[in-house]
This record gives sequence, C-alpha cells and structure tokens, in this order.
Amino acid sequence: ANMKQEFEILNQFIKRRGLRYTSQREKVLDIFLSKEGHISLEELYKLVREKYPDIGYTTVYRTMKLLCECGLCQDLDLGDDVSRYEHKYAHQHHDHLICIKCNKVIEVVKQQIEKLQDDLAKKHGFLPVKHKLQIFGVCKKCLNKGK
Amino acid sequence: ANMKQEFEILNQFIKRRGLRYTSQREKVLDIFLSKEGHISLEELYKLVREKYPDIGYTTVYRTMKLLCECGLCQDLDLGDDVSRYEHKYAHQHHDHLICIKCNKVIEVVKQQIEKLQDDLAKKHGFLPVKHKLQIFGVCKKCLNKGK
DNA sequence: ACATTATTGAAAATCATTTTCAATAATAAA
DNA sequence: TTTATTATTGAAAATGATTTTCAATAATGT
Repeated sequence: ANMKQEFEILNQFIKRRGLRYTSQREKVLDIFLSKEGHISLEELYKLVREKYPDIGYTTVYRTMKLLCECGLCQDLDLGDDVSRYEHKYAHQHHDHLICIKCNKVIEVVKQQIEKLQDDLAKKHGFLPVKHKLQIFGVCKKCLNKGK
Repeated sequence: ANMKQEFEILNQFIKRRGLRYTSQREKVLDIFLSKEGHISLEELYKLVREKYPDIGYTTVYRTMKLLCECGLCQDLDLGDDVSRYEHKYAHQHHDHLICIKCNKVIEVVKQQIEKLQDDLAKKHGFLPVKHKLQIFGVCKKCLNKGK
C-alpha cells in the first residue's frame, strides 16, 4: 500500500507551496519512478512521450525541477555537459565512480567518507547541506581491454 | 630562476605534440598564472584583454583547454553553469566547500578522505585518475546573517 | 627564403537550458 | 454548482556558454 508514497510527497509539497497538482506532474513522476538509474532530461522526455505523447518537453523540465526541490529527485553531474537525475526518496546517499573510457557509472557508499566530510565542513564553520563526490577513473573492463 | 617553470612545461607539452609555441599561448598562460583562485573563462578573457587587447576569446578558450591537458590547469565545477579554472602545477589537490548563499568557496584538504577514495575506487576495480568533491552548505557568515 | 601546416580571431553554429505568452485547467470563493 | 482567480501548459523563441568554421596569418622545418 505504500507503493506510491512518492505521489503523496509530491502532493504535500505542492499543497504547502500553493501550487496545483496536475495530471502532467503525476505522469512525469510516474515515468521517472519507473526507471532506476541516472537519466538525462532528454532520455526522460522520450520515455514520457512514449506513454503520454501530449506532455511537452518544457513540462518535463519544470516537473523535474520540482521533484528536485521536494526531495524525490537528485540532479547529478557525471562530467559531461548534460544534467542527469536519479531517485532520492528511500535511496541511500552515494558517490559515483565514473569510467572515463566507457562512461560506466558505479554507485558507491562509504560511511566513513561521509562523516569526514561533515567534520571538514563544520571545522570551517559551514553547515553542510549536501555534497557531490565524483571519482573519475578507468573501470576494470576497460583496463583489461587496454592490455 | 624557477619562477617560470610553467612556461617550460607548456613548451615541452607543445613540442611533444607537434604543436607550436605562440605568443598568444604564452600571454594567456602569463595572465592565468598571475591570478590565483577560481576564475571563469569570461573573467580570464577580460584580464587578458586588459593587457593584450588583440587576443581573441576563442584563443583564450583554446589555450585553457591546452593548459588543462598539460596539467597546468584544473577545470572545476562550482555548481553553477560556468566552467572555472584553477592552478594545478605545484598546488596540492583539494576539495571545495561552496556556500549556497553567497557562493564563497573555501579550499580544504583532508588526506584521509583522499586515501579512502582511492581505496574505494580500487575495491571496485577502478584505476582512479582524479576526483572532484564539492561540499555545498552555508558558510559561517551567512549563518550569522540568518539569525 | 620557402614550403608546410598549425594557429588565430571574427563570426556563425551548436545545443542544453530557460523564458515568454496566450490558451487551458486546477483550486478557491461565492 | 458556478464563477473568479491564478497556476500550469506547451510551442516557440530566447539565452548564453561553449564549440566550430574558415580565410588570413604566423611558426617551424627544410
């Protein structure tokens, strides 16, 4: 029954801000949730179109902005020049290992690093809000190819 | 006498690649070196123009690309949409604390984090090449303002 | 000095992202 | 329920950083 907790979160957020809960927003969220991983706006828009051809690019763009604001979505930067999105609700924070040869991305979690980062921020009087760690390198597969 | 080691590095790199050492490239490097910190292409171009009005934007752009390739320069991403550059030669690797209110950037070094990152990469079979860590938060000054 | 070819710089192209605006639709008020 | 208000939508245009084009120029090897 909690299968669609995310819709409720969006709804709450929208109400709190005096915005309006529209079918387009619901549909975009639906498609976004159906696809795990790191998705670009362009990719997401294509998926949306397949199921809901009447929804425009701009609406997808604006909805994703909203989803980021309400905590359902996290935008990320994989080093190329397009912004990507990933699920945030009920997903653990993680960092990204990015292969500079094949662009494969691996998500990694290291609690110890998280803590050190918080310490570092506090030491400088910062109140940490979020962080992004990208480790660029060459993945196992590409290393073997190069032999 | 090693005051201008960087010019030699650029020269070497250019020779090795069969490129040509031009006065424009030397001048752009000169201006870049004269300014510590995180500088955008636009800002750098303005500085270049002040001293060398005949150098075009495109040349600055292309030279910075070259400087990044030869290891004199590191491009960085401070969360906005402009790419910035910082010195890399004879500069320790560091991470960035970025204030989301006033955009102030503090450079921080934490050897322990560096090591954990390398371990993490290796554990997943990655050969780490470089990494970028941005910690977004609110700086001391902005925290006090908000009271 | 000559030939070759990399470089330069102005202008144009690219391209993801963001804004505009008139029509539409969601919510609140009557 | 009906009406009024105003947020939302989507197509098209604008934006703006980055990148490419191309003819003229300049650096390097012969």
